[in-house]
Amino acid sequence: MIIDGKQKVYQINDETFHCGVAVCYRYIGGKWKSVIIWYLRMGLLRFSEIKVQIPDMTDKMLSLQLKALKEDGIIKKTVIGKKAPFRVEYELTDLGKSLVPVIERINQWGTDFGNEKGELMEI
Amino acid sequence: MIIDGKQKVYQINDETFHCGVAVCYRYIGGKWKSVIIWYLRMGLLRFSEIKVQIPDMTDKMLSLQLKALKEDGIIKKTVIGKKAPFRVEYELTDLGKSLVPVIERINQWGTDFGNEKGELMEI
DNA sequence: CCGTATCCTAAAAGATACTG
DNA sequence: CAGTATCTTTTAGGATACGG
Repeated sequence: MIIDGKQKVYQINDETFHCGVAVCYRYIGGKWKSVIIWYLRMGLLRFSEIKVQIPDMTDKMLSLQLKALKEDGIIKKTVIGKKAPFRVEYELTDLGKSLVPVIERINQWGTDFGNEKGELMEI
Repeated sequence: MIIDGKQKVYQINDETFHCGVAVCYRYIGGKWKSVIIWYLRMGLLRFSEIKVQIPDMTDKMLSLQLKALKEDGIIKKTVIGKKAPFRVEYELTDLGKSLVPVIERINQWGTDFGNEKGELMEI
């Protein structure tokens, strides 16, 4: 970003970003992260419950993305039980909740566009 | 997306999306698109002017992304002059302008986060 | 049930050189 | 000035199998 003719950047944990958009992309970019946060906005969900909501994501991708979101402090993971089968619950942290209005706006644009240029179909 | 126990999707130009978030990601996903739209929000910019704003993007990436944004109807391109050197101007279409509030929200989160967890530095 | 491990492909992105 | 061409690297994502 250029302010008064000077190039400025955000420095966060050894990473450099040229504008706020790039910062946000770092945390919710990629095909799945924002969708996962979107489904967690109403509250706690189990691994399998997220899977039901996003059927075209593989177990591996869900697992990877959940791990990344946890490392970034966006979600909190709770494992219930001592032996398999486990019950594993995910929920948004305060940081994660701060992203909900952002993703709500993203979803709004997408549904508006989908309703105007496409159609909603049952499968 | 699941509505009344039924799986529903958006169908837009032979592409299928499971929720509005995925639709929006299709149009502004990736590392550069939303940043480019962000810098075009104030009005028309030349190719070289965008480059100045986003110095860590190569010519090739800028060229590719501008082409994709044009094909999606998000920006409009105008070439001025008959011979090189050309003056090429880019500006948002109405569809592109509809994305500005979305990306403003994204930028807002990023700058808030950057100011809280990182710092703004001159380079 | 909730993952991880392995292997693989495809897509995104980068480096460099070149051109109308 | 505003790109394209070519080549390479990196990252994202997918398929399948397996394990506590």
